[in-house]
Amino acid sequence: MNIREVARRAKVSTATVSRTINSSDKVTPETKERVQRAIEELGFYPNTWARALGSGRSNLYGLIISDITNPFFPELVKSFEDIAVQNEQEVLVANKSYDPARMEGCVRRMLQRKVDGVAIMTSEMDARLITEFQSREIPLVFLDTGKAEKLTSNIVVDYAAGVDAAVEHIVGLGHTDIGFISGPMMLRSARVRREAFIGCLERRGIGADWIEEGNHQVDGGHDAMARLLGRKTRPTAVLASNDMTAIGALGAIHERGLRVPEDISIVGFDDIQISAFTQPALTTVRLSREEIARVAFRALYSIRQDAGKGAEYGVQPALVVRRSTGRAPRGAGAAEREPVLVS
Amino acid sequence: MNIREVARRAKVSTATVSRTINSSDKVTPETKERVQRAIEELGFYPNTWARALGSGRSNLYGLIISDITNPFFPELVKSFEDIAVQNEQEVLVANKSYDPARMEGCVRRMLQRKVDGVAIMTSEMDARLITEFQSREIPLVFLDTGKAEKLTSNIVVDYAAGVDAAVEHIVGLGHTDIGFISGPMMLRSARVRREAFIGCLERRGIGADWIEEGNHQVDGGHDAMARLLGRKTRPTAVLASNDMTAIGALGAIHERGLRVPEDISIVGFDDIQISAFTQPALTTVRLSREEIARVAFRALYSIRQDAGKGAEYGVQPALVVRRSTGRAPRGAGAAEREPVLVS
DNA sequence: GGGATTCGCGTAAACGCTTTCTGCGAATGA
DNA sequence: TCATTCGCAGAAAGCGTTTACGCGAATCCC
Repeated sequence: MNIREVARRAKVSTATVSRTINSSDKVTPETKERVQRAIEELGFYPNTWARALGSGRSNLYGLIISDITNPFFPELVKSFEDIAVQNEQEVLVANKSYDPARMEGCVRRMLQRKVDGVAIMTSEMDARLITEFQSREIPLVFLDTGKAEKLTSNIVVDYAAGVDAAVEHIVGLGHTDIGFISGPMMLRSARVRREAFIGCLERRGIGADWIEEGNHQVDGGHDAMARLLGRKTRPTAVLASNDMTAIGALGAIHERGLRVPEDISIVGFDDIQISAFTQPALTTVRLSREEIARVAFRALYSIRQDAGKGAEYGVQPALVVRRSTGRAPRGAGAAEREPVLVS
Repeated sequence: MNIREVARRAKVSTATVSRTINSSDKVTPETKERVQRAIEELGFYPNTWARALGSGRSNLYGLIISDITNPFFPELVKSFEDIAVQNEQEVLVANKSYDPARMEGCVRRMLQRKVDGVAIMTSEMDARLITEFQSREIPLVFLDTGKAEKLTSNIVVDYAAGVDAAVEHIVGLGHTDIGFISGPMMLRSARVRREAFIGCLERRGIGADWIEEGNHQVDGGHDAMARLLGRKTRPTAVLASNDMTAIGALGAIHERGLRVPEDISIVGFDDIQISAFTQPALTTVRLSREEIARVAFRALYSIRQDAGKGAEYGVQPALVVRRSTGRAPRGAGAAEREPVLVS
């Protein structure tokens, strides 16, 4: 079953069949219709590889993510795929699982498949591998870890604004003893969020006295929170670098017999699906996967159009208030000042 | 950059280069070494499409799942990919998102790419689409929804054993008023779990009086549990058809001001990652994604070997006891009988 | 030592499509 | 009426591999 059989059946040449498949305008409606019918009757599917080989275009985009096991990413993958499919493109997903060695293989596979562009949605990536793409003139888009230049665009997430909204909310509830559980400091994105937090408190004249490092996963959040609770003094509110961390923190707090938000308020970051269903539901800063995916795809797409010119795109996070945040407890340092704030 | 340039540089024919790439034994170590060097020096990657086109083999496996947003699946995808990559194969993932219309496109894409086999890890699938695969002699493996025949294998999950272990555990804790939140009844897998539950209780002479239908997602579990709690009498323990459902149920219980496990015990099914970190940590029946992926891949792989002969494989779930289950509360119907059971 | 066999490698024909080039008939203009 | 243009469709040359086939040299067996 190939294009030749279709051609024979429609009594045209293979070229004409190809042209109708690719909806070229150089074919009369009648012929087109005849070919369409032949295709239907034979149940013909064009062979993707032969197409790519012949045309030099793959209609394939690469998507590199850190760890498909973190719920943030499947949602991103899903959105990205949806958009790609709508545009008749395919997606090759590579999850490097925080393992630089695997990365090598992922990149190689993408190169072998001659992807038309790659969305690199992971924070750290070997510069050498990036060069591999660039030297082959493959468009790239980064998530907050790159710069707009020839053939590469960058999506910058306004973490500062997100963190600021969270702190604003917390402070508005009367908290002044505010902690932070960061991601792994080896990750740039984690460092950025941490800096944003510190800067945010400084601007308000609050000291950043309770900072612990997590690993952006549940266990790390749990352990970091446990360390925070083990200190002589403890914060009345804690921001986490992502929701997984916040969920871990929730667990550690409950284990100590404390209540959220009565004793401690918790704020996450990302707004993964599960966050709406934790006990209590998590107040968090939403980072829309759908939006990121859309922007990333558009970025890749338009690099081709604009003769390789890259651009910078912005994405704004938004605070989602649920049940894990409440007024600062009385008796805590914050409580003393509360009447002043309210009046 | 293609095989010809490599051939020229190594002063051999393209056939020899191809042979060394495919590690054929029909080439002397010296020549092989010379070719390898040329490949290194040129940084040559063979073009996947041309290979597939030339050989007729794609080294590509399809993986069809219901909904990548359910944490059960990303873990499955990840395992499957890992195994595939280890065997130098690729994976094309299609998530149909419970939407039969999208399914069509997924299947089409797989056919166009001439996948070497497809793992269908979703419960319901249009028979016509399956025929599409079969008529093209593509090996298939189902997850508990098919039968072993020519070119197709089936993985059967012993749901009955899993549910039985859960019920055993619950009954051992003195519960006799046991409820169940099923998945959507239009899904075969959901029906199977439900039947297993009912059969299980019958064998013990317990009535299955509290059954509600969920949708295998958190909101469905929440609503179903709310309905259960709204009845005149309520169970002291509830099994859920999957963990997402159980998590939703947990939320509904807390909203009513009841405690888990003091007032109601909850058991999930699947053991997704997050279940270890809910409040309280979920007692559940583990269904190993890693094992399913491994078996599925092996099944697909061996269909090729064994001249298209399909087989049946078994997977055993295992109970994981955490904190969401405890002794039946006194005062409940169960409590009356408890001393009898204990003595 | 001569014919049969094996071995290593090159030649060239697929594989299924795209795309450029070319040709042909019809429409248009003078 | 003939020359020119134009739109449509066919012929054929790729695209980068794999692989059947074949050839010469080396090896083997009696």
